[in-house]
Amino acid sequence: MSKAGAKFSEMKELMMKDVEFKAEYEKLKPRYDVISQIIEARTGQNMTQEELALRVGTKKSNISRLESGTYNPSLDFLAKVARSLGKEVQVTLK
Amino acid sequence: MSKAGAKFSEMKELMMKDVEFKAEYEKLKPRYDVISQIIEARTGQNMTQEELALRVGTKKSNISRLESGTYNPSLDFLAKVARSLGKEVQVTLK
DNA sequence: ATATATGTTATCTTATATGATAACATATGT
DNA sequence: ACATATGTTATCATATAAGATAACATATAT
Repeated sequence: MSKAGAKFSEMKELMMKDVEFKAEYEKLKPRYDVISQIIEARTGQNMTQEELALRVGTKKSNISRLESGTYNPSLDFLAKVARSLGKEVQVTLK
Repeated sequence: MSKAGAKFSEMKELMMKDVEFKAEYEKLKPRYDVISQIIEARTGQNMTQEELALRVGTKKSNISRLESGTYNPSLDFLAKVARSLGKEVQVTLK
């Protein structure tokens, strides 16, 4: 295989990885989107994770876990958190 | 207790139930909202539950269960279903 | 230096979401 | 009457969300 070929296949590999990355990003986008809104709403109200946890009826560690984006939250949980922030979740298919 | 009093307490009980009902409805509203959008999108494309299940990578019974509103779906699952319908989920706190 | 407030991370437990299969109901067409 | 397509429901197994507790990091204040 020529160097150019090698470079190309390497490039393709990188591109493939990029495609995978994009696909992964697209998959996680709704999660990150809602989480940033939650963090923004909470900090914008000068509310601590502990206070939010209290309102939601859970513990601050669980709010931290939610905000860290390390897992896949349920709709009910998102709705509870939103309401505890004085907001409503609105899910739209577009 | 007078009949009027009885009626009132009955009424209050009904009202309380109504309040509970409203609270329950508010809690479930995001779920029902997204489910109706899913059903609308699917039927609007003349797609069967089985075809949607195939695209999502699951079974028709699971799509039926989702559309029945009997459980609390995860954000990832909603996102997968939306994408299989050619849409994106958009979650907004408002 | 100590205490307090805030957030993070790890771990355990319990409840439940999700996948799969099968049986069933119902309608429609042959 | 039988077959096929579509959706529903029950049930089981497995993965994981979500609750709780504790230990830790970091900053800030006393």
